[in-house]
Amino acid sequence: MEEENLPPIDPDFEPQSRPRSCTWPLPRPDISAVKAGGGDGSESAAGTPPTEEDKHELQPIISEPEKVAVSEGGAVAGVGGATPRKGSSRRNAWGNQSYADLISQAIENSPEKRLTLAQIYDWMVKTVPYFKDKGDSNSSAGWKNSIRHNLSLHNKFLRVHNESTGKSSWWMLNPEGGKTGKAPRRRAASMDNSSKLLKSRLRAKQTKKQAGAAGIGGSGGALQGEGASGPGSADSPGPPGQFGKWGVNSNSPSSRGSLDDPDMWTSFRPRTSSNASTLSGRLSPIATGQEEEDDLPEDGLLGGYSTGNLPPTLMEELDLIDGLTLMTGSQGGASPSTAPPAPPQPLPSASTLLPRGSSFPSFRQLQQSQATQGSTPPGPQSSVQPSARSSTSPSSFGNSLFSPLPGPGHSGFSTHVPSSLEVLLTSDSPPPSDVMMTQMDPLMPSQEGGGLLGLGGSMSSNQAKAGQMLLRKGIDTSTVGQMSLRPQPQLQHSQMGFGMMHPAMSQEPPQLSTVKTQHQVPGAGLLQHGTVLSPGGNGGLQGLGQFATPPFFMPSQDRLPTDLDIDMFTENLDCDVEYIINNDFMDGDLDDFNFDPIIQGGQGYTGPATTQSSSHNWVPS
DNA sequence: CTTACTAAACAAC
DNA sequence: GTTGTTTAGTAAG
Repeated sequence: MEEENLPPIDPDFEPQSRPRSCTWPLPRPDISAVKAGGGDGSESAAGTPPTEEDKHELQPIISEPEKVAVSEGGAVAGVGGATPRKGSSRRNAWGNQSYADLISQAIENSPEKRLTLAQIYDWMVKTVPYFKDKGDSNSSAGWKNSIRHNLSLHNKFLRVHNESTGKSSWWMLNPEGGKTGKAPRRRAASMDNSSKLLKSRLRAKQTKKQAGAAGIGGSGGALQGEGASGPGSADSPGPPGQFGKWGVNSNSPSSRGSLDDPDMWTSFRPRTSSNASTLSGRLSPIATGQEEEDDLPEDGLLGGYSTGNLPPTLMEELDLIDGLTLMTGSQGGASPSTAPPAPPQPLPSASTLLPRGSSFPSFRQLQQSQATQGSTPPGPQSSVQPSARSSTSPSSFGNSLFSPLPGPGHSGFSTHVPSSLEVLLTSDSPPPSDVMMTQMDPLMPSQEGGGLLGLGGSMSSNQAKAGQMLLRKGIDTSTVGQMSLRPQPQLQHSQMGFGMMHPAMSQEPPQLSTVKTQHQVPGAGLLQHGTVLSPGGNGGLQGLGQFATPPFFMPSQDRLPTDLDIDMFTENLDCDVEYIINNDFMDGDLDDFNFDPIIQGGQGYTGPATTQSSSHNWVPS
């Protein structure tokens, strides 16, 4: 039974007879030999399970929608897709697939689309002939090490904290993660030599001081009780998630950064700390915008806000999330029904837009962030996530579409897409499909603004600012009302915007909260996660998004951790605001502000808002 | 140069 | 001992 999946593995799959444990690398040359040789079917030995081969490689379980999203990722699994292999010969003893491919398949095939390390091992053993024997004992060491290594190394794999028991984390596919052929590799060593050394040394030293942190209370995790039917699965905890975690206190020294909670992050990747400098560190919302961290000295830019506060924590936060399980696969994707808007496009978004480097690294961070957040919300069900991934894909969209800003997508836009889905799904609530979709959409749009901003955050900030301004100033309420259905929300929204703006910040939280709330949006229903990806949706979405957005925030807003951050930012905002006021408003450009679109949306869903038009105007100059 | 596999050191649990 | 992360060496394309 378990085998459920068919292993998409190559037909060749048979284990090659290799001498011992052989995990060692086959000499690639073999390939040719092998192949050339004629296939050598040499391997005779193995019992090859021929059957599977027939099946497609991957189309297995999932229906389609998902695939889209994942597909690429999936493709990964798919094998061919990911890496261009010649196809013919087998690169490894087990076939052409790389470890990463195998892992991807394993995950994809799992019902939940997530597996624990042990489950992955299991899958390998069960599914891949080559590993059959190696399941236990020493022989396993090598390949298992490789599996672990791959999981950690590739961006395409996300690690989600598994609360249930002491289990190990869930590993999921990053929807966009591996994406296009490119590599999903996390940047590893780019550091300078010197730094490396230091690092290593530091590492050794790093003691972890964390407080015990231990308790993670939440349970949020797995939504699906099912758990993986698979092998080990029993883990899924029954209880839906309730998280209750954000404890919030802070002990840590960090300055106000809201994020600091040591506890929160603690458990997660302490080690990274040293790394902080490298990738993770960057997470900080702040800087991110540029992602580039490498070069940039953070200080300069950030100086203001600083970094000081936001330590690497974000990343850690992510981990916390755990709750995110995602079901994306089946469900999310599933409802293609309406999908119209969302064209199936592969959107290269990220890849295209971004320079590779940035994307991934950031991605990871994002992931984590997202994870973390999941747990946060004490709220009713809001599973809010404050996350940081905001800049994600949507942003990219924005760019592409509007391309107002010069700013590149630096922010890490990676792809939170999945996450959002996940989130939605995750939220224990029975997810009304509609809702989900809706959410997604909205996000996009909203983000678009925000995300884009990578640069200065100008856009979104502006909007937000504008909103605030208006409110503060008492500008016509009516106006305001229009802008967003509810003024207050608007405010928040605006604030959020700020927060979000930062690169790191993500909108997710809002989304989540949103979920249930409102969504009457007509069109919205249509959108799906796909939307996120697809640009096509945008237009419509935006409109929706905008108006939708505000409301979303309402519910959740209260206490997102993010909020704290917001405060921080706020100050900055103020400045800007005024600036803006002086400039823009004074000029009379008010119109320019996006409000227009918003208004439309707000008022009626009447039309598809054409948001686009307005959007750029106010762009910062 | 990039991608991938392996080995291994470390850290945290 | 397991799980995760990271570094390093090596090999192939």
